[in-house]
Amino acid sequence: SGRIHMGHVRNYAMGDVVARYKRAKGFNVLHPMGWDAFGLPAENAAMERKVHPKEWTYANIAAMRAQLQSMGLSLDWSRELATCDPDYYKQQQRLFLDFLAAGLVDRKTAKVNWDPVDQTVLANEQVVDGLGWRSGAPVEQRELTQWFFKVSTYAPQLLAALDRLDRWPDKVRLMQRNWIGRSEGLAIRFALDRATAPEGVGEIEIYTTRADTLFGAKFLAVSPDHPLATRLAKSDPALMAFIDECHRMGTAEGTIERAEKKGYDTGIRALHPFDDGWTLPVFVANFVLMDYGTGAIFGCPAHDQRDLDFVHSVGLDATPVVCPPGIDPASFVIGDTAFLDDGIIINSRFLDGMTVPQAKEDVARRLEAQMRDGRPVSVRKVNFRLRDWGISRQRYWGCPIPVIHCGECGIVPVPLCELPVRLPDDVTFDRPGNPLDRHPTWKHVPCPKCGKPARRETDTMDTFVDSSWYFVRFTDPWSDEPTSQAAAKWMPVDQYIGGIEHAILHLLYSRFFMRAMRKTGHIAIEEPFSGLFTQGMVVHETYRAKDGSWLSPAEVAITSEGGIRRAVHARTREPLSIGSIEKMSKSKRNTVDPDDIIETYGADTIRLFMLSDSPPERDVIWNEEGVQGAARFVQRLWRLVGDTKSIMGNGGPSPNGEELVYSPAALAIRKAAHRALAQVEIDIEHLRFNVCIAHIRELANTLQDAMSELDEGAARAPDVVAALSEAMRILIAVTAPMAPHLAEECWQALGAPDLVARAAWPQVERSLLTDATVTLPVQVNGKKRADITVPREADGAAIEAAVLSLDAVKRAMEGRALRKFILVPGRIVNVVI
RNA sequence: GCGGGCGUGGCGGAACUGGUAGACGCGCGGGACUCAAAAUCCCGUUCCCCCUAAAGGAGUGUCGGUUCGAUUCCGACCGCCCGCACCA
Repeated sequence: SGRIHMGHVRNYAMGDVVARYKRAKGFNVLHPMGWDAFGLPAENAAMERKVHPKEWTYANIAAMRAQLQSMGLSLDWSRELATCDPDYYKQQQRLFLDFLAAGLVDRKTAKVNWDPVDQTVLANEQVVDGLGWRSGAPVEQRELTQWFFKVSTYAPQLLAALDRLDRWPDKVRLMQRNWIGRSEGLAIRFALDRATAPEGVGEIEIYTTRADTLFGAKFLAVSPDHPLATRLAKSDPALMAFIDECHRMGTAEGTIERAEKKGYDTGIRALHPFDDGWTLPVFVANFVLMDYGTGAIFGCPAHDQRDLDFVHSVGLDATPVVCPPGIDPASFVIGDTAFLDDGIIINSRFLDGMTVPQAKEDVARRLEAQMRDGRPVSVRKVNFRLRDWGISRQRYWGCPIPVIHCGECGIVPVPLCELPVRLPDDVTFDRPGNPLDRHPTWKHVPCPKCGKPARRETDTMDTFVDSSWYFVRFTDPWSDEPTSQAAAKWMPVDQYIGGIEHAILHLLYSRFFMRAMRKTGHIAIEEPFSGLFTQGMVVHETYRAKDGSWLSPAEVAITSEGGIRRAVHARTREPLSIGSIEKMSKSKRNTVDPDDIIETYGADTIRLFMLSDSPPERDVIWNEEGVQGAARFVQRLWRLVGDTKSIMGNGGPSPNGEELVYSPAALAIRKAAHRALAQVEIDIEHLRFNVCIAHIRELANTLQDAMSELDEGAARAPDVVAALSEAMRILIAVTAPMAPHLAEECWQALGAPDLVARAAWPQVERSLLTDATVTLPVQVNGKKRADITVPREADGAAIEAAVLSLDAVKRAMEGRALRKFILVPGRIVNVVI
């Protein structure tokens, strides 16, 4: 919605921790925060407020910047960039024109769902029961010419490169793989019986991955949008009605529940490619998609569930042509379930006895060799599900598409010197439709080529275009070109953090964009994000009053009586029901405002809670008790710093450069600190922030205990003072990435120079990570019975003797003989009897 | 329907490549301080048996397998979650 919500805070906090850590480790870090915080024109918010979306967005960039800073998500090493900024759009328009020149842009006409009241194109999910999502009016089908990026030409590369994205979650890679949807098959031209076919239509080309089942064919079917169907409908009102019905069903019920399979018999007969005397009926069928394959199929009901469902409604039967292993072909019949697995080919003349792959190959070879009209009847074809990306939007918000339509010259790019094409400021939103299109003057311009009156393109780009390359622009937002040498230096992004909801669209579009920018010479990389992490959502309980209205957590008081949690209205004490835990949303009103929490607890507390409560990839349940726990830790750390100071006395340690001899107590403090430091490094590298904070708390506990055990005299011993001072600095340094404000205060209180944010990361002393002795758990037959502490270098025989003389071991052995003695050095001992 | 993932205390969760299950926190119980409360600190907190402790038994969804040893590996089942969905 434009304002920062808890989901953003979690996202940015994670990135900020990694950035601060890497920076302390000596890396140059560019940590741009997501585009959505920087003013993706927020259509809904602007619509609700009846304000100019652009104005609203700019006002909010300033507010968001202040919010970010209040949370310690400082911008000192980020670059500021608004993706709706005219300069950003200028560069984006340049990219568009370069893509256009390179043949990566397409203009296609297709049927769209059109809301006649809102005067706008609807996405499939915006159509409910055949009605427009906002207007509630019946949706119309309309032909519209729109702009597309040719993503599908990169489908093979986008698929193949997924294997190399080894720092991406498998889940996202799999989702993209399915989305791209590669399949290998045959395109087969079926000749039509001339007596039944319309004039000039000699064949239908279908696509199949199951050429092995060709002898099980019972019919051909084409999509309602297939050219043949359109042509036949012109002279057949009944077919026309059927096609209209399919369109309505397709938009309405298709998305809600699986529609019944229906077909219209065209009367045309198609000839089987292996037998001229065998003809098949041709249907127009509602379940055949125009935008996959050739928009036409052959139907084999025995081995395809859809085809089987379909033939029931038109009275055809199913002949099995693949027999499952171990079944007698003579008795194998198809009931309500199609047989989809592998088997042996039957009822298929020359294919009989082959396996499925053998039969596919045989059919492909025979049909490739069979010629008609100088072309093979069939060609092997790899098909992709991935479609081109329609970027046209008939809306005000978004980057204008920089072309001009001229009656004489056709489509003419806007000259580079005239970029950016700016959006007009004087638009109105009081009427439906595209404000750019009905603006009185904006679109009327002379043709740049011939000077005659022409028309500006009034479509704007999908805002996903804005987010497809913002991370590249961040590397040098002031460059006069879309990119500069800085992009080569910084790209690809080492670590990208975002929600799983971007698994397909945003992440795939960005991958396409890098390839397109590479082809047009703007960048030298193919993949935008070498490391990807998908973080969980921030969720919260929901509260409902008797009348069904939702209440926000701020209006609710939680009481706990006898261990049962109850919710009441904070003011009226009206009892409320506690509902399910859901993603924070405005509609359920279960949001918590980050500003309120900052006001009460401070920014570091939010950050600590967000990072510590759950593993980052899982949802985090926002609960007040947990936040209070984080707040307690903030207080405890601050007190610990105060205690350290009083024990160390004024002025702190003064080792005089002599080699200190550490007493066991001092050594224990140092060991605890360096162990925690080593752990924190591993945890941050693996983005396991919850475990990281556990290790920090453990160290704080240890130091607190150590201090309370020391008496005044011992505490003043120089070795203890030095150890404590070192340990405290380590503690604060490792806390700094998570809780930067607190850490700076503590750093200063400890008398350290400069800022912890500018300090180098402490160095782990490896020698402190191992002990001279090691405590091994002792198992008897796999059950733990005792512990034994032995020198690290002790030999096996000595350990065995020591273990067998333990009372607990003797008791557990009950006088039985030792069968085997297992020693895993440094790990465990197991006595087998 | 197809594909993927996950099941650990009252709760969020931890456990390196098979090696002490329950780190750290929340909650809860008890105590200290206080006239009192808040805050803070200390102790306890998987379950069973037991006045308590020691000792013991059970235990990572269920059942089985591999192993000296399984939350971890394998098989079957049960439950929950997510993604895609007429893709020929």
